[in-house]
Amino acid sequence: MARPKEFDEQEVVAKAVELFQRKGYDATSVRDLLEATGLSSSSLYAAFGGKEQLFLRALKAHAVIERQTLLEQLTASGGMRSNVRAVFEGLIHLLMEPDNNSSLTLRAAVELAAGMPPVFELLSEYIQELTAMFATLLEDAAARGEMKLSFPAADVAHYLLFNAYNLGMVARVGRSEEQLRRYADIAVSVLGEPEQEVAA
Amino acid sequence: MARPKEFDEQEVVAKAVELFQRKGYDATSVRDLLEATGLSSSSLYAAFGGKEQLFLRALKAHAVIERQTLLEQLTASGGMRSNVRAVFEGLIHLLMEPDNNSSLTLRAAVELAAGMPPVFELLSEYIQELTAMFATLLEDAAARGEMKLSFPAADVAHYLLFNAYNLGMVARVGRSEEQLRRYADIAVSVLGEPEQEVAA
DNA sequence: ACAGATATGGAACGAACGTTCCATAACGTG
DNA sequence: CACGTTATGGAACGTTCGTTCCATATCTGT
Repeated sequence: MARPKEFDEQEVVAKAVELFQRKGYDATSVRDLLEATGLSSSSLYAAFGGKEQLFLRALKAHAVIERQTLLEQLTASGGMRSNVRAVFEGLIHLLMEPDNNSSLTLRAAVELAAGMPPVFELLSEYIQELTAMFATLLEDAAARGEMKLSFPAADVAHYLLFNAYNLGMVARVGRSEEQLRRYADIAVSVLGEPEQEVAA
Repeated sequence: MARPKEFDEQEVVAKAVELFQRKGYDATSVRDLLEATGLSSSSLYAAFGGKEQLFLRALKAHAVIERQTLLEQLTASGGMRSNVRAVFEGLIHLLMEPDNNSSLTLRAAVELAAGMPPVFELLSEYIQELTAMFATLLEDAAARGEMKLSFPAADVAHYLLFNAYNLGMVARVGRSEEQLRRYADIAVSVLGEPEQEVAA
């Protein structure tokens, strides 16, 4: 071993996530990244290889956090239906903050998936993984009698997942919280209306 | 008057739409535009003012076509429910073509709406307009008894519109036509199941 | 304390960016 | 046919891009 790094790779990646998320890939320059992280170009290139590779690292790191957040929200106590609602509510809350940041996943998919094969690969697998996880939870809930699915669980999971991402696009062309909530209401309604306890 | 232009502004704008749609704003260079249109830089700058202003022209032109296409599809004979399906089917067809181009509206919203105020302005008004038009048609259909809406027509219109755009994002991370169709099926189901003629 | 190895800072690189400029060409008008 | 006006082609501008390079600093292992 020799001289140790003076920075924490994970912290650098986290900063990169933030920048790429806010400004996009093209609009974020290497110099922006250097300034935000305090690194010198040589350190960045030695540690990560270049802008594109750092972006891929950032995208992966973002995916890890996003997946974990989603899993936690969907496995909270309180029933699947309200957990799904919580996911959308959490998203709306995030989107209403100043410097409204929609998911880096959305940005990467729209901006880069077509032109950067590694991004396409990464996102494809990631989405498939999230969908599978989500679908399992929906199936379990249906088996428990919490809801009756009108479509295959995998399709519903895929649908709800993309509608969650889509909330980010909705937020970009109109910044009303009520509008986002009404959008989410309709999306969630694919799970069917909650069965009411009918008094006999 | 003096020397006439050697190009058709509308054709240039159409070419610009195609480029911006395929590669995005940042990734499309002025030189790309010059090469694609055959113009010289002086002509482009004299006629349009610059890259950003040409983009705005392109976005407006795209909006005109998109709006017209949507209106035609939604006012076709055959009932509102099948017209909505036709919109999604048409979109799926477009998205499955090689050099899959999702709507420039989607790209502009995700890439630029946050950082280019005129784009935000344009898209906000445009979406509002499309939503209002769509909502009116839904209300008419509901009044005709073609469907029963579980949510306000304006919200359903807004929801379906964004789900149509979202199909473009779905297509970017997975290129299966069946998956797009299943997504569309669920989205359209917000209109309720068609009432069946029940044999007495 | 010295040798080997790795990290750092920052200048520098060539390429590409959006834009400007100007001499020249091609028109409409008197 | 000449004049005013507008369009064209393309060189050139200053800036920024992502990346490379190298001298120097800082560590570990002996």
